[in-house]
Amino acid sequence: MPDLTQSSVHNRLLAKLCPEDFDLLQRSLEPVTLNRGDVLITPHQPIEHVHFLEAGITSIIANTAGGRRIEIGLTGRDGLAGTPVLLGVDSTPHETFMQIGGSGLRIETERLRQAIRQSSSLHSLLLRYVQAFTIQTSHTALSNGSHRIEERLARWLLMCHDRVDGDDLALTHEFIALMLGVRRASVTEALNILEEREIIQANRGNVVVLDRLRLEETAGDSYGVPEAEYERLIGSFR
Amino acid sequence: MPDLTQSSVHNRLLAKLCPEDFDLLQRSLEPVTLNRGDVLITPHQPIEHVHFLEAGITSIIANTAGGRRIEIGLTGRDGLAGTPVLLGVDSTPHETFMQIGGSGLRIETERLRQAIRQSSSLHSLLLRYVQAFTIQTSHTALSNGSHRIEERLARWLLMCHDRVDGDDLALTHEFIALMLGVRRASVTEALNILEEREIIQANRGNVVVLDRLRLEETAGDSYGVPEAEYERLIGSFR
DNA sequence: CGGCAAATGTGCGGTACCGTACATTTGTCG
DNA sequence: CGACAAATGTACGGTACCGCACATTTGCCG
Repeated sequence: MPDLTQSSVHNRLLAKLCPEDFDLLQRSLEPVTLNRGDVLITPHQPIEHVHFLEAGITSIIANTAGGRRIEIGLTGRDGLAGTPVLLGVDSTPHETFMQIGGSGLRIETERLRQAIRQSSSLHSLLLRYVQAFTIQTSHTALSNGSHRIEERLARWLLMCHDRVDGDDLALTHEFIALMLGVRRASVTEALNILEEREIIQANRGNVVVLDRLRLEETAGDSYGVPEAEYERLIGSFR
Repeated sequence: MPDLTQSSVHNRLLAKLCPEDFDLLQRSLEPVTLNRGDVLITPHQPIEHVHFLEAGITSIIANTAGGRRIEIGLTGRDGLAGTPVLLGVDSTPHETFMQIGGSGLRIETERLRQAIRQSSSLHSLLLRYVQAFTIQTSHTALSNGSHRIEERLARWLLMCHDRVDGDDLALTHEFIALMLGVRRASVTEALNILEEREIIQANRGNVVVLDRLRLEETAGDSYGVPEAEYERLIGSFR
């Protein structure tokens, strides 16, 4: 494997580690390409690897026996896929898959376990990320319960935009609808409104953020709390 | 302080500790009475104590700048108030308060920090609880986004019922409405339907669970996943 | 026991969103 | 280039829930 240097890493967590902690992981990190749709964690199956994302976005999905599905959080290079491992748990009822393709550095679950046993500063940073992610999930719960679709859509686009280079988001209405747990037609309508206001530009399978500031205005108070908490606990997204 | 023995403790987490870990905490645990409305964690303020609940229920509430409030999880003797401490974080944007009065054993944050540094088996159990609680929050997000009020109400009553002795829940419609993030009138209506079916009996400021099985039927697939996960990770509620 | 606030019942118009269905556009691939 | 599927636009009636307002009941306290 070619040398992996900390300064060339895009993942915010890996970049934030002290050099000793990075060295502890470095040999075990394996670069992987992650295509849209790739399943990183299957419900109720042992988590084989933890993925530190370098590019792209994962969705974490909760589902019911009745087949209801909804996104409860997302992660890009701000974090990792496999938080249960950090809490000493081997599997979860949730699914994690690539929402927007990219790449990552993966580590075998058992090796990460060894590393966090050896370094409390490593464990500590990763647990702080778990806390930040928990706040994100909580605000998804809040938003699902008390915001209109337009606000929720704006929040969701902002969260994706935060985690991507540039302003293009390769997303279909159908997919967004699944994430938000609403009708596809409702998404179409809400996107059209945003497009009329020239806040976004929607092409087939693609959404371009034109005016981020006004997108934030549209999101209102549905956006911001988890992001501020991430900055406080981990540092800047970028 | 009179001796506190592990066998006399009702809290599920404390009861589950190995005797050595319990001894580690025992001297630092201080019994407290917790009245309805007592605030255990104030948003953005340092968490002074972690509370292991012996009786009663706490609500964890997310709120927005715009004043929106909604419950994102609840805890009784199945858990503790102060999960951020276990993740190495000193404060949170969420509020935690007593929803139903009771009692608990509290420990100073710093002392708990010392203890989890000393005992990895202690830390491990408490982190597994964090994971179980995370699943609860996730399913609150799911439920808020995809279930009707009647189902959400049923789920919520079941979650309270799980954490209380007997079948009485001291709750007003107004309060339930706040927790679910809906109109008070909607709660009144939904409760009346449940009462007509003789699933519950509602008196002023009080709800009695008459037929738990049919309450579970009413909740449908909104209830169950987090509870199963708690059992897998920690053990039985009771 | 009478008065008062808290809790509950109820009604009305409005709207956000649903389920469903179907037409139209757009990129892709033989 | 023509066919085909995927993606998007749009329309319809239906319903769950909202915001608001007001009446009624209930326990409590002076």
